[in-house]
Amino acid sequence: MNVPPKNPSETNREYAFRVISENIISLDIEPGSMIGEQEIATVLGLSRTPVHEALLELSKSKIVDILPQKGCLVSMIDSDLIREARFLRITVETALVEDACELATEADLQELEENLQLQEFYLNKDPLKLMPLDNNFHKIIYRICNKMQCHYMVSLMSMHFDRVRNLSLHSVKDLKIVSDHRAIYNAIKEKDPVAARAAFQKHMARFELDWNIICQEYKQYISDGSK
Amino acid sequence: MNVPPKNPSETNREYAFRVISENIISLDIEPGSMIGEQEIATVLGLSRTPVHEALLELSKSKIVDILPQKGCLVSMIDSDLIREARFLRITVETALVEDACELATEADLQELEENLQLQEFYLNKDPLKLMPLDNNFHKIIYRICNKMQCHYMVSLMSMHFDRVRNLSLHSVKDLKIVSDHRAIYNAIKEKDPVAARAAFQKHMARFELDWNIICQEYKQYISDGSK
DNA sequence: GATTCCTAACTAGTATACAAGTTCTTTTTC
DNA sequence: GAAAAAGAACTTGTATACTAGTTAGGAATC
Repeated sequence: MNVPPKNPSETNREYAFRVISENIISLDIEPGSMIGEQEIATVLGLSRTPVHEALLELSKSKIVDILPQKGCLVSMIDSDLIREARFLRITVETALVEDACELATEADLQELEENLQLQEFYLNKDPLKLMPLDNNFHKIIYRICNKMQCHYMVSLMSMHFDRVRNLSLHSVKDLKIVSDHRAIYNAIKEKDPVAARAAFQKHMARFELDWNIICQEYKQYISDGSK
Repeated sequence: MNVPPKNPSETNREYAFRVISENIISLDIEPGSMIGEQEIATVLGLSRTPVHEALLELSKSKIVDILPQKGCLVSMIDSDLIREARFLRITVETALVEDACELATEADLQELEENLQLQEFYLNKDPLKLMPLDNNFHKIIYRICNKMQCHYMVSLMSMHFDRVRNLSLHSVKDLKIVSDHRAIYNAIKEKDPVAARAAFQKHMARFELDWNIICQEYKQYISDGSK
């Protein structure tokens, strides 16, 4: 388990939530493994209370499953939950990119452009930096549409999805993702909701291609009835 | 504050969450009022711990705002959050009713039909029973589409929306809501996604009509910049 | 009288202690 | 030796105690 330092501005509970989340998404904590509150509390140098509260929040998105008096099970990769997370993101964000065509100000477009510049910069240099930039690109679109609470809800569920994104191979795919973002940006800039919708759906469809490969490769992490 | 008995199958935390939620949605706890953990714990006959955890979960949907070392503020009715909740419901459930046309089995249709019978039965007898039936009608559609996790996320945000639904007057409106549900059901039964989509959007549009009236009537509960 | 400062009474965040349930090992029993 | 019973060693749920920060009121000061 990877333990970054505590940010002084965050509470112990927020710190515990952040560290556990990151380790689950990065697969440093293996799907299907059991984690104990005491064990994590000791590693983080905290008492059980903030760790308990962090796990409680994580259990709401079913990324962990608290088994009373037994322990806390980190969920296996579950195709049904990934399907739900993907459905939610596609449905919500498709509507958002359309709205963004109307709502985006010059400053908003500049923020997106700046994010895209960084994506293109890191594309060949340090692809690991792409995922946070990708996440932020989508987050900016929520902010443009004043839907930050929706963003929080969608993010929570997206953890299932993010964990698999980490398994996908980089290289060619990264190139396409960045150019997808560029296409979405152009459509918003041109205030063309039809093009924005099309570009976004093309973007999200890329994931489907990888799913079968990932299923083969990492089947020890994938729960039962996933095809 | 209205305190129903504790269901033996629920934990103290779940009990606290249920009671606080219900009292906020029913407006028995007034928007804008402060509530203390100790105060609620005493009323419910619990310690602060489960109440604290319940409030923590409620704060995630911004229905309460925890002010550290000060207290817990029950949020004012906030038009921005209602707009988000409505956006999320409309966006997600519009997609769902389309999918339901394909996915609904005979047993599913029967469950919807049964719910509709009850709605029509209580329409003139006991309109207060309509809201749980309404909620359940929508929940069944999530279940048909295997999107229960989405349902949980949408429900959490819908609390903002539900609190206002409680303010809307009954009578004529109830009649229309029940017939809307019937129309959605018929479209799903006929496997007609276009009709389902149209019926659902007409259904959700009814709310807009009430908003201005409610704003006038209950402005003491409504936060700042709501028009 | 108005202002400043200090103290006492609040609050939520967190640590610790205990209760209750699960699991696995050991001991007893046949 | 096999099976059943007992108990020790875990787990999370919850109560309690303490910490630290906020607020309000009264005393001291000008």
